[in-house]
Amino acid sequence: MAGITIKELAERCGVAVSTVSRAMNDRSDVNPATRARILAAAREYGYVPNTSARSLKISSTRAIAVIIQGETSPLLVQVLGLLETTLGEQGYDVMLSHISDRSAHAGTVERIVYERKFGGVIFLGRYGDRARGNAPELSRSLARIEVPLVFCTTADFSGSPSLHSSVSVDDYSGSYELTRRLLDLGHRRIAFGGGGGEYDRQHAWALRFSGYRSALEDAGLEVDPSLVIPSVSPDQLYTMANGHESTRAWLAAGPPDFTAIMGMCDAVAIGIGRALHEAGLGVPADCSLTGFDGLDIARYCIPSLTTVRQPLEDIARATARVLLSAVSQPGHATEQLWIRGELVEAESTAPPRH
Amino acid sequence: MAGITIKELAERCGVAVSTVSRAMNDRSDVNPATRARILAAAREYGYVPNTSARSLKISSTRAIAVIIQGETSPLLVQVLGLLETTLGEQGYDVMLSHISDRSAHAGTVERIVYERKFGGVIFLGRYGDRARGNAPELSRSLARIEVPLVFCTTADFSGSPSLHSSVSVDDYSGSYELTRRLLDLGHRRIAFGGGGGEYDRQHAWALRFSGYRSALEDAGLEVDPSLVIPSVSPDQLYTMANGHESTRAWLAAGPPDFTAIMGMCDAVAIGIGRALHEAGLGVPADCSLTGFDGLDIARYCIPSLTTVRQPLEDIARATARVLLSAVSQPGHATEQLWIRGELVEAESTAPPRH
DNA sequence: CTGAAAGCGCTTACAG
DNA sequence: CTGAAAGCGCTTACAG
Repeated sequence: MAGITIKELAERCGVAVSTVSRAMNDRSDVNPATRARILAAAREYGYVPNTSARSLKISSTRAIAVIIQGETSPLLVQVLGLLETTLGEQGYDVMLSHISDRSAHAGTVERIVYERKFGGVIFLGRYGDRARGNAPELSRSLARIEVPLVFCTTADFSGSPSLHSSVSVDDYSGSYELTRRLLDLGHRRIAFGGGGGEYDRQHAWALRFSGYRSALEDAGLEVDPSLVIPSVSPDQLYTMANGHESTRAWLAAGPPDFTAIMGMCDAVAIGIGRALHEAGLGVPADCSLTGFDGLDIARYCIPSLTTVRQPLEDIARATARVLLSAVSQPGHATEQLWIRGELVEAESTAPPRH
Repeated sequence: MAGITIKELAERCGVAVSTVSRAMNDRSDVNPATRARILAAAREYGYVPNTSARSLKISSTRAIAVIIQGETSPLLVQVLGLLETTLGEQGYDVMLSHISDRSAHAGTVERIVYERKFGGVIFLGRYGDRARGNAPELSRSLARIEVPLVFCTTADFSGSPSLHSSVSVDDYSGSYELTRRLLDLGHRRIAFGGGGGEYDRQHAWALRFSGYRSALEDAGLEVDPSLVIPSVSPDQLYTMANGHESTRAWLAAGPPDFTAIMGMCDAVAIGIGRALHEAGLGVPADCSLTGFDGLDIARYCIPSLTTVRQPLEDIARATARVLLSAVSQPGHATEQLWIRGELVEAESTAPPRH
């Protein structure tokens, strides 16, 4: 096993371990010459401080845990990269703990947080076990642990007021704008695809559904329940498969007239597009289609997809800022940030036929 | 800060810390009644052993580090989830360290490995700094550290024989089969898009290019250099943007005749498809198109994409097996596994026109 | 089956 | 500016 200990390094340098420690940690009270000598020796012998020993002594680690549960969309992966860059610039390491639904047992998240290896925790994407609907409960249990915590790309749905800080795209406004745009193009029969069962504002899709509903109402229309495409895969909502299967079933059942469909996210919209294609319907000739998120694929698929681009850089930057301020000022008030996305018009939307 | 220490728990149970430790670690020499009492108390007080202290004592941790560098494709994310499930069943925790290219300085990978927090390390996707071309060097430096190490979805290109174990799809055969299939359909002018500059077998794309070359040669043809689409984004090879921009530039420069294009991976193929579309060329009517990887999008895009599906479950399972056997039998010989992918025919390929 | 003690590799007051 | 010493929370021989 390569790697020497601080004690061995101290011996080879002819100094005390405490001096090595000070030199390695860039503390001011070390003779510059001594420091240089120690650093050179550390390099030479490949000395790397043992993080376990280090964090055993220091309560606050310069490590941030990012926890992703269940589905991992390209979007979350992009945000992860940005978080890493931003936090890295501040001297923090980022470790990802991905918890697949199947393997997740009740205590996994709590264990990661309780282990106290991390100076802060970021929940990326949704959290809680959908089946048990325990998000609010988990959120409350986390509030008892005094670890800085931020929800990223999702809000904290634990209740009102929210217990934790969160940074998210403004799902409601983005969806409102998309709907508004379709209305302006002349659409009146707009379907909504990919949502879950309970429209209770507890999830991103529910907020997007709210925006859709409000835009319709502000235009003097109301939601026609027969234009809400039921999801056939409630536990895989944000997927192409769900968009495809759900729309296929809906079309097969003989839906009412419609001239546009809004997908709950880009992946769902791609699936919807495929189902329309298989049913012989052209986009946008026979049906306009929109997504949400602004993934790369929205730009490159055929036809390219009208969507709302999530401002990922802003979201990552804000998340880092909120988290680090919680790290430096414990007990500070929580913040809920909703950042506006940008409507990106592409080939998939057009005025309705005739 | 919630969470009590082993000492506090021992006091509340009226036993010594060593007894608590034994009970928590499921050791046999503890009175069942005592153990039960301690476990109950641990639950009640929310006691979670401090991992730092634990791994300071124990050399072998039940934690595996997964290191991803640079681009993160949906494919790697899927493999990550599978690795997590498989290793989780064996009682191992998986931690991801994603290293974005920008922030990666020379020592990052080494540091993670040297920290000795992990019982094993998996490199997922490519490794090394492309700009410096230091993959072989890094690989050799890692060989000096006695940490069980497996390259997953990529081979170890450190030289011959390979220093490390690896598990990967059989890039060469998959590409050979795809080319063979296009030849069987009647194509003779087959372009290859998305490779890097030096065709030196050092990367997945180079192996795929080899398969393409061999299939052509076995059919009595040879590679026409003017049918190799140069990549305009050499540091973002595996992206839709690279496929799109490269093909656009290639088409604009007035390419020779061609009736099919093989994309180096699905993402590149999607970008190629977009460029063809913008140039007024239909797939497969004017040009057949293939990808590689078998991402979800290959199935849902329009037209759906002929590709080679990577056997991700097999790859993840084999990776876990190889790694854990290295953990339990240090010094064991390394293994290089190449697992055959499955050709999936879809709408994007057809016989050439006329 | 249980306890007292040593020690893993660090950091940080406390002296000098 | 440097060193000796205590201690972070565990695990593991070693006694009993």
